[in-house]
Amino acid sequence: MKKKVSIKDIAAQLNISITTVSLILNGKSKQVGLSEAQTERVLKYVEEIGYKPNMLAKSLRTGKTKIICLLIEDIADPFFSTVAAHVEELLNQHGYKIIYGSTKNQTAKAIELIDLFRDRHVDGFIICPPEGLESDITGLLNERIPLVLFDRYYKTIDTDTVIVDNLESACKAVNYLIEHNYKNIGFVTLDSEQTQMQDRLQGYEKAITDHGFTSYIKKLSFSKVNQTGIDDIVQFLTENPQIDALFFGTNYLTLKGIEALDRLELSIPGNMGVISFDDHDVFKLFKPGITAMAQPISQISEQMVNLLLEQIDSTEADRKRKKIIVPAIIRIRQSSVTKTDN
Amino acid sequence: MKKKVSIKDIAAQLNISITTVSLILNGKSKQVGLSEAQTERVLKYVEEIGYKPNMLAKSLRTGKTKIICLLIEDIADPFFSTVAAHVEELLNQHGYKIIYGSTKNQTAKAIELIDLFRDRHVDGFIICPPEGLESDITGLLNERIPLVLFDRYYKTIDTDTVIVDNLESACKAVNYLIEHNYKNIGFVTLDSEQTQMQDRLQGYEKAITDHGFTSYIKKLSFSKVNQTGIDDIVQFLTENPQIDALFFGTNYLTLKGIEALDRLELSIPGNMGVISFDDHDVFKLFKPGITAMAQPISQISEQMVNLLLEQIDSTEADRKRKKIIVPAIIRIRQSSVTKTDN
DNA sequence: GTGAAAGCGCTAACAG
DNA sequence: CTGTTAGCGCTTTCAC
Repeated sequence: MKKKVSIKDIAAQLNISITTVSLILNGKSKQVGLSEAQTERVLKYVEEIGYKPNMLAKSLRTGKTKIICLLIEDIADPFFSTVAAHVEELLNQHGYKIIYGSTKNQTAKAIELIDLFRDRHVDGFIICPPEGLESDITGLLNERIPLVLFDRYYKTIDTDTVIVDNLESACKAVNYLIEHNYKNIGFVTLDSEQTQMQDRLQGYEKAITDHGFTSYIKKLSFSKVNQTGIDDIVQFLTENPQIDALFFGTNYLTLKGIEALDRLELSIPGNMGVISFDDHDVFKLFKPGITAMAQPISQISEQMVNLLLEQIDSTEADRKRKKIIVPAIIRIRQSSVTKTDN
Repeated sequence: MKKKVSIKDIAAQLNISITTVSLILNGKSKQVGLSEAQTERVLKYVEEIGYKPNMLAKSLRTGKTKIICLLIEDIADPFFSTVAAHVEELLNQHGYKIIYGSTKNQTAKAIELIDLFRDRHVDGFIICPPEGLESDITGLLNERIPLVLFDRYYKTIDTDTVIVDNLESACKAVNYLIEHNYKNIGFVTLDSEQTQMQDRLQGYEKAITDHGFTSYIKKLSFSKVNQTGIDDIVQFLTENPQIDALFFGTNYLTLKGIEALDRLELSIPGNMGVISFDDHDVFKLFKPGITAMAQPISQISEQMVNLLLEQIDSTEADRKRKKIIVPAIIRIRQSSVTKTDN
């Protein structure tokens, strides 16, 4: 168990001051005008003994940790874990590490996590916020902690935000079904006040209204999707047998829907056209493949990282906050082929 | 932007010493014999102003960070992200946060991450190690840093380890196919020296040999699975048209395999029986459902966390290292139903 | 019972 | 150009 060497040991060993070592280690030797020889010598020695600075001490002193907190709904969800993978990759390139937390979309859990990571002095937050976090987000903003929201946002707070054009995309998805001869299109979504779900709902309603169709909406409770989701959808379809296509508000709802259709022995797309908001790795492997409005994850991740780094690097006190809306992409598969009238 | 209050401010405000505050905050007032009244007063004030200790300073002083590093192959992989979710949940209950890194199964990346997190003084590591990390792992061991390996291990190093019984499970899976009348069973795996893949291979070979069958083995390069995996499997099947069932070494290989079978227009299980090592959320939604040897993730996670906490809490210098092997579970679906001879 | 003071390892004024 | 020094916020020994 080799003892940890500190900057002090190095200074002692080399018969120079701590400052000199610190300066050289931080690449300020040029800037301050230290001699080449000295710099070389220190760097060489440091390399030799494999010295690693104590990040804790550094952070305590500088107030910077080079850690970013990514707060998502659930790391086991493919959308979020893919976002996490992208963000990690991008931030690594800039010398940041990421620490993440799963909120399970619960306000209390999210608050706890934000507090915790703020206490740990993370240099910034990327947050997919559950409902009711307005005051905590405002708190972070007031403390001038770099912050980006994504997937959804608060209409009442001005934050840097990255989202997809939920309304447009939902509308397009439903229009796609309509163009392919589906006439009674149901929307399975969450009972949620969050902007992304509200916008998707509005997109659905717009498309339906534009064509003078009837809307069929089923809102599931987020926390109960895993318990009763399938039953709820089965019931919805049983009560509305005229429905000939379903648009799902998220990919996990689509998965539940597929199970529900299985149970009802309804075939896709023969008995029921299907489009999912959010793609999923495996939708292309289903038979039939499931058509999806895909969120361009790499684009979203890039934008978030850019906004965050911009804030970190920004010196101006009143940098204008930016909202970035990226377009979703429709991935057409067989679950939404033209309906043949019978 | 409210200024951060420190223990010093509290002491000043209350006209007592820093020590007293610190002692009380750490619950040592009883132990040291501080007056009830004093204790109450401080606790109340601290609560009132919402004081939060600076974890960095605390960590610098104590050497403990209450952070555990979880090193996995890829956070976007459903197996690993589910492990991450479980481990996070369990460690949270013990006051630990987790910071993770994706190694992409690359030695260099893993070494870099280990160094990085060690520099950040994490209190322990849970690692799914890529090949060639022996010396780094030994380094951690020598520094007495708590450490658990999972999914695979090094035969040459004595570490706490949690794995599934890869050999037995693979053997069982293949036997299941054999019992259901499949006679020419191919094994699609990775070209990897890692223990888990070696053991699965041996399990396959044992089952095949036991029945005097012929083995058909296709090893794909891990790094090229996403590029050429499908083509490779297509070629394998084209070259060995007698194969009537496939056993896949991991769930993502299974996904590639399904695409390959699609492309060859071979139906499951009519033309090809299928079993996957590792389950996947969506295997039950495929038509037909894909039979899988599932790793019991919650059990694995629990065991890992237990072993890690044991090490953290252990005082004895030479605690015996433990290897835990949990049984995998076969989830039978339609992809492996009895083959009807024709 | 409570407080003063040292020090964890590092950075950055400030001096010389 | 280089060294001295004062903290960052906290824990903990030792003294009163």
